[in-house]
Amino acid sequence: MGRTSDARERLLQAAIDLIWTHSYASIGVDQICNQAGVKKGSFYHFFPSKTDLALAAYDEHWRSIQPQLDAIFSPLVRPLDRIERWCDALYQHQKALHAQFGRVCGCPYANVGTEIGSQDERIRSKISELFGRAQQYLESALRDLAAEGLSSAREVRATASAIHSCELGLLVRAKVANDPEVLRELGPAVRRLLGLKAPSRIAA
Amino acid sequence: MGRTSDARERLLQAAIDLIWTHSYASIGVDQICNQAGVKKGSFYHFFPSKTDLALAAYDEHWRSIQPQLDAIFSPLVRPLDRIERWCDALYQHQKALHAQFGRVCGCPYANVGTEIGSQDERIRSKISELFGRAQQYLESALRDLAAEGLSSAREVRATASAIHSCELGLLVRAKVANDPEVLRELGPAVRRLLGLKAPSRIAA
DNA sequence: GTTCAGGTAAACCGATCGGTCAAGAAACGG
DNA sequence: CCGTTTCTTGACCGATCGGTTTACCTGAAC
Repeated sequence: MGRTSDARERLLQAAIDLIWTHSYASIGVDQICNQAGVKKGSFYHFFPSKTDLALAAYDEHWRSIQPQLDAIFSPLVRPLDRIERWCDALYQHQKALHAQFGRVCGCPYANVGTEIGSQDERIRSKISELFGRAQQYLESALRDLAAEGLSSAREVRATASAIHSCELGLLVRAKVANDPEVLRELGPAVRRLLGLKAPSRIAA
Repeated sequence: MGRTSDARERLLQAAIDLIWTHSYASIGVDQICNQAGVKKGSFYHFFPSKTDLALAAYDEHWRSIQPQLDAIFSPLVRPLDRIERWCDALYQHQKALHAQFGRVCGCPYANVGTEIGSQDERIRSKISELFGRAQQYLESALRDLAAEGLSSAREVRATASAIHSCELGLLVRAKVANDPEVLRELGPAVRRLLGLKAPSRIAA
């Protein structure tokens, strides 16, 4: 019954875009409404608060990238290649964002997590949840890698943790340097963490 | 001539404390003034803008921690021990902050860098500069490590970069998880990055 | 074709934002 | 002691913040 609308989806998309390219606190509800072509009254019809919009937006963002992660980490791909492709996709993605917006955007989860994680428990918890999901892809690949004898099975979690940390740190550094090329360090760093001292020396 | 005051120093300290434990945008000039016991008019007597306060505050913060870094990275200490002590100091420091404020605060530079690095070029540049300084400590230790034959001299910069990235990423994860124990992963991760597969297995 | 939930529009709210201003108080150099 | 400079004070500014309210419109279901 009643009419239908895609205003909710437009608000979610506008929120992701604006918060990612700027920051949570610097983007007002009015700006999100403008970008989405929605009036404030409608905003608060769909979301009880800005926080609730953000929570929904991050769920939506994860939903939108999950298929890409599933493809990259497909069990049909050799585990080491999964990780290499993931490193490359991260770099390409941030490079594209840099070309589009003139600045490195970094990790949308980490950005908002560090910004308001100490002030909004619900958002902190949501980001923590998404971090956990991301790490599962790495753990799965590492277990398959261990099955190939290329990695120690005992330290799968620790290794995935280290790789994830390295990724997040590089995204921070790339953003602060405003240079996506920083992210090319991820591949070599991951290989070191895996104990693979001999990467493709030709391309070095 | 004229009267003297330590209001400037109090403002810098209040700014560091409040922004570190909350965020840049969520802390207003009024709050900083209150915490420092300074009236707004005085604030703008000392600083032309909130941005300028932040820039001065980060210089002041670096100035305050530099002696500790100099001590940790003393050339009199064996290079590997410098890095181990640095890892431990990081953990202890964040643990103390967590005990004091009930939350992991993370890296003050990275926090503000990711928050407003895309919006304020001067602050982004300042954080980038401080990151560079921090990395110099690591590079110096790695060069001394190479002189001991424990590390490859060719990849000093890349290794220091990777270690720094890992540190920043762990600080993000610790903040998002609100758990300082995450930072205990730094030591093992650094050892892997250095190619030292055999840490103290007893304490594992 | 009417009904009515679902959605929109625009005015409005108190609070707070970063920043300004002008007048006065304090303390240093002379 | 005076004059100058430095610092303090508190009122004030327009803009924007997240959020509310109310009346009105629209369209799918019966």
